[in-house]
Amino acid sequence: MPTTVPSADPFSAAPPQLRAALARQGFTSLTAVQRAVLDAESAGRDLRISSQTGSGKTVALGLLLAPSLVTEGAARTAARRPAGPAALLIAPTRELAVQVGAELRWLYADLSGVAVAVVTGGTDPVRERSTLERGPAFVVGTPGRLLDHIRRGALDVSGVAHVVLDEADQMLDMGFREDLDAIVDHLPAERRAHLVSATFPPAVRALAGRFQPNALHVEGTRLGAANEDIAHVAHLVRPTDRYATLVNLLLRSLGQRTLVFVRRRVDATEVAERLTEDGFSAAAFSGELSQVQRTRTLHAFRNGTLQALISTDVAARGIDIPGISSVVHLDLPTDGATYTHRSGRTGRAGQKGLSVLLVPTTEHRRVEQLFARAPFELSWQPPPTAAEVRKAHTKRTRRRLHGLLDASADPQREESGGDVVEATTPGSGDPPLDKHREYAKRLLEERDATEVVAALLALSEPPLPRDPIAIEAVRASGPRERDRRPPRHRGDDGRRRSHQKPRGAPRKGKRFDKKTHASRSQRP
DNA sequence: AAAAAAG
Repeated sequence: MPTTVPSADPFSAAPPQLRAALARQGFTSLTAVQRAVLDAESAGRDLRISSQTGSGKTVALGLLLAPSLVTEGAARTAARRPAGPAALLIAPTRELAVQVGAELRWLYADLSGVAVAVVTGGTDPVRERSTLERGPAFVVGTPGRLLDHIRRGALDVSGVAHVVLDEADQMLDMGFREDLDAIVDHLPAERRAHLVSATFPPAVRALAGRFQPNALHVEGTRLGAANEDIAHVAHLVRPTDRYATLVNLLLRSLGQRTLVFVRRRVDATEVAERLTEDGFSAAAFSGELSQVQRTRTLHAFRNGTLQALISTDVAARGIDIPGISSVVHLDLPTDGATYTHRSGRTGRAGQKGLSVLLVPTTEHRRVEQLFARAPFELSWQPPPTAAEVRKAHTKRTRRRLHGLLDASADPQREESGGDVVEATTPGSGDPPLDKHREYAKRLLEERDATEVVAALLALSEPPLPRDPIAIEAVRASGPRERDRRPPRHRGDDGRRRSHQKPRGAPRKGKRFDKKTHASRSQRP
């Protein structure tokens, strides 16, 4: 959230035509990365923008490009050149492209003649084609479809003045390499190229040189700075208890949105199906789904119809869904960067968030290595027990009761809560307690007050979708029984002298690297 | 090593 700065015009650094849009969107000041991008030094340079997720990088970019979009657009209209876009933004997933496009649209709402088009796979190419024919100044898209339009002549990128790679570290990764090169081959040589990413590990920086021989590095929030709103918790569980732990976690946070990450598409589908059978409101999200399904599912998660979304890493980056109270890593992330991106889906816009790692005992050591240099504290805790889950449920019911009582005492007061999934709060209409008041008086005359309240509490506690599951706690550093090797020799005190060989050497480039993330000792 | 991205 932008912090308020007492100033005549908090947006004085922004292009004048965009200030009204910023105010309409509820901005009260520019974020660090936005101010940094608008700094005079940035003029005319290729930028390498690194900043924490959710820090307003897209808007920063929009602010940067707006003036030249207006100028280029006008120049090309005057010259009667074919109306290809002046700016191109390439994103690694379809949903991200859509989201970025939407953000640029509200930002450019007052810029007449500057339209934003989004082109992605999974949608009707003919409709996109006709959108492109209208000559949008800014085109946002995913690599495959962009290239498709370019090759078919539907998209003329010869007039592109700015090309932007969003989530640049991933875009420069192997999988996107070919398409990206092919697109860039069509761009004019004199274009400016901007890379946007949370992190720029050495491997990415090496590749980045091909796009930006002489880039200016712009840092919004300090590289690797931790989001203080996110708590990081690890539960050590037996591999067979992972699903049970997930069930307990979901029961504990019933009524709140949880994003669950798994490794493979098939896992997403299977876990979602199993959760649904267990009475949860859950769905899978992965590249296995049709685009229609993907959009529909994400919408259902956004509007609160779904409590849990079980996703592959397709949703790990950039996706902004308000109100995700926790992220669960059912499968461990492959590396530090993936962990950071996944976790960044919670704790957004100043809200508190929880990131929970389910660590199979077999992976204990690897996880400790992975997080040894993380810029935050990973808190190892026993998984939630069945008793804790039930207690949380009772507490939740009592909180709703207090909400009702407070609302009844003071109707002006906003209902507290934050429960987004279940219809836990009565709809606005008649004051909810009115029709019960007469009977309540009679009941209290006839019965013992404590008994009446206790009975009502019992009645008001909704049934859980399913019973919480007993999970056996695992000792934090104990090797599994079958991993234990016979002691080689014992000392006089009978204790083992030799320890087993560390399993698995640290993997190169997989950890929270000093180059990509600040280490803990560098924390302010 | 998997996922994503073009049908």
